[in-house]
Amino acid sequence: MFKKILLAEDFQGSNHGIVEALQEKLHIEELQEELYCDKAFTRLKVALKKDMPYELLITDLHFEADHTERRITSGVELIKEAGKLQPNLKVIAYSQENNPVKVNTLFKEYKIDAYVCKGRYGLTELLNAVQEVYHNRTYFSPQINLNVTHNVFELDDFDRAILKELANGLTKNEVSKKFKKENITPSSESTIDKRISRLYDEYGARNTTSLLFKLVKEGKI
Amino acid sequence: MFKKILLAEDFQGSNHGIVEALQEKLHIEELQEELYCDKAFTRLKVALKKDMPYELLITDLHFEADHTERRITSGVELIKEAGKLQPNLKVIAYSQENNPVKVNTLFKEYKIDAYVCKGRYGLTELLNAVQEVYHNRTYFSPQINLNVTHNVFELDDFDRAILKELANGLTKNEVSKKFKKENITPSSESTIDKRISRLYDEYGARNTTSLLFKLVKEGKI
DNA sequence: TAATCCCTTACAGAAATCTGTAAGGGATTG
DNA sequence: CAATCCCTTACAGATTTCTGTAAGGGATTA
Repeated sequence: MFKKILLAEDFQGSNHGIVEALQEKLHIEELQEELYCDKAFTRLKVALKKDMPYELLITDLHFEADHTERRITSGVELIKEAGKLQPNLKVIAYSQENNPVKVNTLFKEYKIDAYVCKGRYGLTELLNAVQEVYHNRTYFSPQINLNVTHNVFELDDFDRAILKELANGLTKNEVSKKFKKENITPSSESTIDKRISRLYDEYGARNTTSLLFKLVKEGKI
Repeated sequence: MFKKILLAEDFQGSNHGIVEALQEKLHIEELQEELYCDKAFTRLKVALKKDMPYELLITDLHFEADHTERRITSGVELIKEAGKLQPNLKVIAYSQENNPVKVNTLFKEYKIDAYVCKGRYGLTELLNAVQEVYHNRTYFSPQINLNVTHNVFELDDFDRAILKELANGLTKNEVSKKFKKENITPSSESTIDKRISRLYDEYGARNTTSLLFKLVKEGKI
């Protein structure tokens, strides 16, 4: 397994357990984390100069601006610069982006080795991706795969019915009761939960709020 | 206080405690609840015929269609019919509707006595409204009042910053941490909570999901 | 018929949300 | 100066969300 990995991850709250998971499940010995592209790039350079280069770079694509100045402002730029600096460096992009066109560009133009969508199973997928890349294979999230073929997940009537009520502020429990009263089946809270969870995967949402927001923005509801 | 009240309330999960609150706090002796406009109207008719008329009708405006057939399909129609049947009947409308134009119409055209916005303090306001109406005064929710004058609540930059992160699926705790990292003040989770809760009031939302949905639909974010 | 898959449902535990109370500090006002 | 108001923050408890496990039933397939 890789011995030396660099993680460049904009603070998103999502890096909750990335470091822990990589260390505990894959037993990575050296694993550094950087919140800024510039710092990450510096680390790569220093390590290379010391003849102890990183083997793998895992990076987010979007890094939000804050009060600190910066030269490299996005994961894509970081990947590009890193590739010039150290062509043998493996790269995994880890982001919410699920536009297949953009993801394809990353593979073809910047030669990344894996692409993992953040989302419900993002962490698990990331672990898989690391292993695949270690064995010189590429990996990308099944969401993207599906997106390439369908490009769109369709909402069915049941999905829409649930989403409508949630948008109006009902709790899932209330939605369940309402469905029972209106003879809409299925109606159990559990099934409603499952449906919504599936939509999280399909649309890369983290919770009901972000799901609704994405769907409205995409004009799906 | 009123002795005989009829409550017509589409199932919305929101009628949790209406009946209990009215009975316990205002000690209403006779308080019936109906889920359908037609049934509510029949009740009014029967009571009048028996010379034991209702004194007050509290009704929702929106009644969703389900498997049962119906003649009267909305609270507005119910109010209209009830007014023809029994002109001295007091009426309180209780709904999510917060369009001041529509609410004004209800007062002017259908002579309702009070209008209460569903929302965080909806129940408390309803109790106030009942008392005001009992003393032959009118009442309407402060939200509407403000809406009439401003017609719009404005989001400030801080509101927008929070909403943006919530829309992306961050938890409030994560938003707080992010603000701290980016030197945005205030940044405590508690203050963020308070801000969002205030927006619930202002926009008549029940939770984050419905708030975001309303705001997107209104083009505010 | 048996194995398999998928849908529905129940349930449970951890995390997050929502709401109220309260304390401290700065600004405003009498 | 003191009283007041408002903003920020901490905290706590009840409710809701989110996620995983598992059981049962119907449909499909070997």
